[in-house]
Amino acid sequence: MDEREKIVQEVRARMFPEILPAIHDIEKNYPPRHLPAGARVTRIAPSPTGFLHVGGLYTALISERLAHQTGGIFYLRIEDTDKKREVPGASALIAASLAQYGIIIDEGQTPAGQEIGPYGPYTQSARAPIYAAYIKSLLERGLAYPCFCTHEETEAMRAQQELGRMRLGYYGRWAVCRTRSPDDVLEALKKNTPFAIRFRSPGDFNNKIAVVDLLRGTRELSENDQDIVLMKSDGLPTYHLAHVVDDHLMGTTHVIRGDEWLSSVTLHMQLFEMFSWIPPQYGHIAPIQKMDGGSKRKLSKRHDPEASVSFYDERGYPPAAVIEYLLNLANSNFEDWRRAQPDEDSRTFILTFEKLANPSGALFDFMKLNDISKDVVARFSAEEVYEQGVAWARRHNSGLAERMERNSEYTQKIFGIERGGTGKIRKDIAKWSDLKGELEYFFDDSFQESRAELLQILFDSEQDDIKKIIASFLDGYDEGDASHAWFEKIQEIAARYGYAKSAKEYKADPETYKGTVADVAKIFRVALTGRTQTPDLYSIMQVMGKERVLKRLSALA
RNA sequence: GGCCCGUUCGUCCAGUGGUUAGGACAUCAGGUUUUCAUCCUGGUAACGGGGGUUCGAUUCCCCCACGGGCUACCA
Repeated sequence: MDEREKIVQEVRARMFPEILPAIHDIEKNYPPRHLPAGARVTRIAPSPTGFLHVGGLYTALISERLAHQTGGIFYLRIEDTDKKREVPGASALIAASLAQYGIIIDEGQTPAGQEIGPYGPYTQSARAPIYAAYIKSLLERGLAYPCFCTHEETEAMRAQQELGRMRLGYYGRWAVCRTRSPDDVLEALKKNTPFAIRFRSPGDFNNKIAVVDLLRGTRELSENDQDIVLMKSDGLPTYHLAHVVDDHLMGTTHVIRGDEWLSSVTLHMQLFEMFSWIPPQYGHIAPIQKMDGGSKRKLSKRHDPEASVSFYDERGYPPAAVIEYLLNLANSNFEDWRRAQPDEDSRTFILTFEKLANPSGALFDFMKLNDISKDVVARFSAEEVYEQGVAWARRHNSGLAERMERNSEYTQKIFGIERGGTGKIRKDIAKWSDLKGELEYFFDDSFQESRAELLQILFDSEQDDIKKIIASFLDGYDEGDASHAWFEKIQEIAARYGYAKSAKEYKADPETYKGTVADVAKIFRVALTGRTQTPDLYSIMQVMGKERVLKRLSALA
């Protein structure tokens, strides 16, 4: 047995003493996928450190559409190789969030907690023996070596490098463990000195290699010469090794990820080469940013509540609206597409790589989200508003949910006002949290304005007229009146008390009128709702029902 | 510090070696509607700076500035 074999054996005994699968057996379990030509296999690979990040949702959305548009596969892989940062329950939360936003997972962990798909396990911590088998292979081929440097030692090294204004990192003459004598290594191993396993990079920093990025095209980058850590002392791999192994085994064809990875693609290419694997195509997208003071910065999970998808849920933005907003960021021609087919499912929109190339990070624009959201909600039927609204309220506003469920028919009628049917669609709901306000005055227990308060709102109307106008209206009110008949009556009342029947009439001769029919309508509006701005008055009366209308109007008569 | 990536209205994006530099959101003005939300019409508003190359540069090249990222036994 030569020294290298001895080292491998010692490393094995300490870091992965269990029986390791043979590489050719592993490969047999992960056969090539049989997919139609041009089908893409993509994935979302979050680490379970908390809620899903809006940037994660963004890349997931892009990846999923890119896969499913081509008859391919989209899967969820949980990258939990950093046990220190893991948050219990986070992976289930992530799966649930993806489902909530309509991101369809073909393989991986479902919200229910099961795992589906033949290329698993889809959780990296469950794949430790697989990584170990590949690490062993690198060790045997001299492409990896144990490193005994402590954190303090690498820190000191970095300090020196900074002082000397050199490139930071573990490379060249700084890679001290790379050149340790086998005897030395064996001795350290036998003394149970903690160690990690590093890559023996064959790269030369002065060599430039061409790297093709799906979104940015071909770039010349320096070859990697960093002996990065492949496996940590706890026996779990780092991202670099784990994703290379998994993306190969799982047949990933396209990797869409944040551009913080851009500078490590040369390393990843090298790793693929060491295994003689074909690398996937990479596309690096810029992170979503926010305005902070005078400058932009990346949305931070720790400091920005809006970084979490749960934020949008709490605010009550319909998932469809968030998705449309994100689609708009991904491919700016989406909004033209939407205008051209207002009722089409956004899923039928074809995402392209070309249009994805917005290389500087987009600033999250709540105004635009609101605008898009209003349009999205405007497309919903009253039943859909009710269903989604109630589902939201159950989670975030139990009082509202209770009110809606107890009065589901009435509530749906309210949502039906200026919705559907003849063209004119109300666009004042941007998010489910707006529903509370829309509903309030329709219910007697939350319509609490006193007579004095209502009259106060009507301070600019002649108080005498108010009584007379209401009395006249009450006199002639017929719930069966159609909209135009109803309005004619109001116009007549207006004329009777010195108000113009229309704005035009008033403008033609402002001196002769106290105001317009709008001022008369305002009296009813305030008496019924306590507000000066509401949906169509006629519809409100129809929905409220005669009894309630009479009661509220009488209160001011 | 080193290495990468980037820079078009306030924001998100189009676009071109010669364009009135286009759209959307926001904003402003006007109009429609019984109020409001809509909807319609119109307006304000941009090629970071400096050098080249060129008859001509927002577009190609270089430098600078600015912004972002990486530089962990985190992903």
